[in-house]
Amino acid sequence: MPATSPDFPARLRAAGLRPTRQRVALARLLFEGGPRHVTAEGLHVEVKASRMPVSLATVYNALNQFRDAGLLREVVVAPGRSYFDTNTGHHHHFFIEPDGELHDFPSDKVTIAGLPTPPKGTRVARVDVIVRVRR
Amino acid sequence: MPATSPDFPARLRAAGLRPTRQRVALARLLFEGGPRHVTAEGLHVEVKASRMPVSLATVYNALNQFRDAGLLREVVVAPGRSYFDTNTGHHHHFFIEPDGELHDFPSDKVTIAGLPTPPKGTRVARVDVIVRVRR
DNA sequence: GCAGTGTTTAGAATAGTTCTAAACTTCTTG
DNA sequence: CAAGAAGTTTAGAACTATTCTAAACACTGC
Ligand SMILES: [Mn+2]
Ligand SMILES: [Mn+2]
Ligand SMILES: [Zn+2]
Ligand SMILES: [Zn+2]
Repeated sequence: MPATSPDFPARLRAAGLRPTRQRVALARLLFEGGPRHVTAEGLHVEVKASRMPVSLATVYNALNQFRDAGLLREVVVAPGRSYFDTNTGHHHHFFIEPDGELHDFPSDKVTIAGLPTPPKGTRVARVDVIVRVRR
Repeated sequence: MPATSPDFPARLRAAGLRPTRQRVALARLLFEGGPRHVTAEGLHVEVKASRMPVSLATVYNALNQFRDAGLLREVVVAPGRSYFDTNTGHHHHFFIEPDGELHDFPSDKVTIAGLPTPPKGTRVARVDVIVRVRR
């Protein structure tokens, strides 16, 4: 049995989203098991293989809603497609360029010193570190 | 008179590219004056306003060729569009989220300590720091 | 000048994503 | 639990950024 009961309907309701069959199916794929980085197309392929297939439009809707609700974070590392990240805490990424794979690493042990002050009239919202690696 | 003679035909030849009228016109817009971050559409609007208009396909071709030749660097910070950066040296970016504006800052004063070792079988190609700021 | 090869171009094509509006589901209230 | 209201799903059309196609054109070296 998992440490925390993954009551997806409740988690969706808590996020202000109706727990429809489609959203619950997607939440299961996303949040059951370890942290993941998915693309819309990739998640659509996965959910089509399940007992509760979901249209591509709904996959996009759900990913955008989950992101807006703070359940996901959007990561942009390469032109043409967005990744959605189930890890919403502070962390950074390795990006394996040839395969388009993303790997997390924690930010607590990373120190970024000497950043200049932000442009006038702006506040820092987030600092992203992307370590691009090749084979 | 500028410090270095901006002989664009010569610079293009040195990069292995024929100095066509279109490429010279684009190189002028890109490399004359300070460092810039352009989008394909933005550069196309600029060059259309000049005495030597250029098709959008050629703008895309030239940007990709200039990047492949090391004259430009591609920067991906937001979904949907690529920026091309005339500053090809080591540096990082502020990204002003509401307006989609990019600002450089040098990387020599920035220290990134504590990065984990890259995934097995990979080598670091580049480390990008994107400081996302809001008004 | 003349090949020969590389480049430009308009327009078609593609890929990822969002929109539309009709059908359907979930929620609330009586 | 029935009925109505409000929110959601869906197929397909639409849209945006980018690439492709193939025919006209322009650089280059002789
Ligand atoms: Mn989006
Ligand atoms: Mn590209
Ligand atoms: Zn991540
Ligand atoms: Zn830059």
